[in-house]
Amino acid sequence: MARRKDHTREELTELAIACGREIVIREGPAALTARRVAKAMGYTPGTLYNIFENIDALVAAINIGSMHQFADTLRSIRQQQASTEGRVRGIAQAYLDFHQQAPQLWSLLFAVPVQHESESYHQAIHAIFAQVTEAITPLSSSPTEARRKAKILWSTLHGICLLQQSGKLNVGQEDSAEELVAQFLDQFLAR
Amino acid sequence: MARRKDHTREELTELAIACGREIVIREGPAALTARRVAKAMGYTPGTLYNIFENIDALVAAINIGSMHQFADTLRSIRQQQASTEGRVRGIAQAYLDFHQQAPQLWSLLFAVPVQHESESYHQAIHAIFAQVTEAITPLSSSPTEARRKAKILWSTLHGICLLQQSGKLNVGQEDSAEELVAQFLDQFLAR
DNA sequence: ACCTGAACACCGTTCAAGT
DNA sequence: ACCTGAACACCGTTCAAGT
Repeated sequence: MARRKDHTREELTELAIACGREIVIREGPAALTARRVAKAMGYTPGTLYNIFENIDALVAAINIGSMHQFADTLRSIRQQQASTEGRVRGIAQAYLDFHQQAPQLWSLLFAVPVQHESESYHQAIHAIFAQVTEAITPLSSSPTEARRKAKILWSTLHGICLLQQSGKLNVGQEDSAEELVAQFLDQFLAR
Repeated sequence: MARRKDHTREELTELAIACGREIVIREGPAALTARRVAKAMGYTPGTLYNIFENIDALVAAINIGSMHQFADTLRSIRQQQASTEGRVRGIAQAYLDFHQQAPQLWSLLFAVPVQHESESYHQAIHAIFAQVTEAITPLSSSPTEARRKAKILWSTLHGICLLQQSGKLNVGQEDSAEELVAQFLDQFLAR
């Protein structure tokens, strides 16, 4: 059992996020309970409520971390890909990679209804969305169209991964997420 | 408190589904607990477990009802719309209508991870998907392309409603689901 | 045979009491 | 000031006991 002052408030926050992340990665979003996180931290549940308003605030904090990581990936894509098509395909592939490599974190971020919408949460979304919109701008005739195209691309990626994961798309023959995204992009990128 | 033999097994099943539906409509998916459903039925939780293997089986039963209802809507669209474009736009609008008119039932069906995948569950999905694929077939050069286009359309509708509902799309200026779907369809239906 | 109701092992969250 | 640990009001699920 951890003694008081073993950790500063900031250290406790990071510890909670790190322990929560590990639980989600290993056992999925359903296993992320206040009691389990507290136990993994070496504290009691009450301590967690000194740091976070409720369990949804911890979920949000973990998700913000995932979004920052994804935003970094998008930044490196912008640097590596010179063409518009390369950038958009790179973004789509990065999304699929995130879904495939960290399906539990992806589920926590995208497949679990959000309850705690903080300011930094919206900022993290915006940091991602701004880059998607920027990549798509050359394909669009107006900022409004670019914004909408970005939302459409995002929704489609999202929907494909979600239906794929929940098995709701296993109708008729199977199609991989990659195949579906590729076919979607062929039309989406056509001008 | 209900007496034994007040209801047949079939009546209990229907009663449970009807009570569960009402709870979801009025208070959302999170309020759908075995204890609350049993109470609304006038029985104790144990009785529910005579009928359903677990709470996810009840969720599945409610969702199968929603899917049958949606499949009926699709059938009437096929009869009312003669053109391919009219049918596809009709399907998209029906999806948006379902999301808008019964957001809680929509969430239970599409936004909550599925646990209990029975045979009749997959049949209900297939009944919907077959009609979407059929509507899209004239736009496709092969059955494979039609199936994939159907999955893409479905994913996009799904993603737009989901991100809309969770507020993850409220980035920059707002775009209604209708606007986004309309823009998506303009390109999707183009030849 | 059907249903109850108590029990078990969990939840999220709060807060008086300790150090 | 920080943390504990008990408490409250819930969960899903099981099952011996009643009718």
